[in-house]
Amino acid sequence: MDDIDKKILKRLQENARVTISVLSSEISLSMPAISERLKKLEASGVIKQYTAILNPELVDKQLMALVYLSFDNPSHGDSFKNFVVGESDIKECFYITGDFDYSLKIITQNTTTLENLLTRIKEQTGVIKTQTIVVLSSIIDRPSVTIE
Amino acid sequence: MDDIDKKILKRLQENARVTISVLSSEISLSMPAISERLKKLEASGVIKQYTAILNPELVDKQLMALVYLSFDNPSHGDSFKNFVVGESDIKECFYITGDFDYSLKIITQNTTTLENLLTRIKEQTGVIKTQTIVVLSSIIDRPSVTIE
DNA sequence: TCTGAAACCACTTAACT
DNA sequence: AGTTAAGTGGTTTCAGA
Repeated sequence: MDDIDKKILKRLQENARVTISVLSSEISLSMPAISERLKKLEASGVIKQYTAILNPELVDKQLMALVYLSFDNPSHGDSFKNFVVGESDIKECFYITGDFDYSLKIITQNTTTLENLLTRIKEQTGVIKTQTIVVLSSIIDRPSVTIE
Repeated sequence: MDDIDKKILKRLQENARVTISVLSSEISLSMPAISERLKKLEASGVIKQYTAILNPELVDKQLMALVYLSFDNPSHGDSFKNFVVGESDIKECFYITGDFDYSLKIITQNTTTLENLLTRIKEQTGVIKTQTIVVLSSIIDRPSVTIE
């Protein structure tokens, strides 16, 4: 991956719908050259996905919460993974160091939907401790990996 | 926003580079109709951004950490905001309920770059307490808001 | 707000450096 | 790995419903 690839990636991060012709004129490389590089970046897995970031307030998901939880023993990892994959309001699930085993980021409609989701989480086999933090406001929220 | 708009949004979330002609045939609506709806969704702010999600391992950012911190009093919010905006390895910054004031999600190269960033964080005026959790593995990591 | 046709522009292919 | 040029296909505009 050279500087031209990085320019392409940076521009796609800013706007994933930028056209090849715009990239071509900005980077001063022909369209077929840009197109080939892009195909390679996609095929090699450097670009995992192109996605649209939506405004939470306009799609009725106004409550963000962070949930930490511990298991009585490590053997429940697989069934817990299946559970979180199926819960679309769980946006992040990390296996972490420290007092808890997992951290979850939840984006949901309101306190009622959060309560229902927390109930389902606590029903998972092996869960022995949870802690819930409500997010009051989001100062920044950027895509995970960025090219500078 | 009706069901057709939701289909468009859902498809753009899965793949932000999907063409209008593909949307047109999938949704059974003419290309000009799709194009107009898309322009309205962009102009009204429902779609905040189109972005490319990159593979962290392939762009040399292999360490994720969660940092929690407290201030001695609430007056340092503005300068802290300026600081986090300028730190590109800080991907999320939330003002939260609970023992700490802010939570940060950091994605960086290695323990050395994490250490340097933590030093800069602790140098911010008013910071009195921090706690750092290292992420061992990511079970799921989805874009924040999704249409189902 | 939608459709269909035409004009315009972007993308891909192919031949070649 | 790159270019140019031709051909293909996607997007926008516009007239009309």
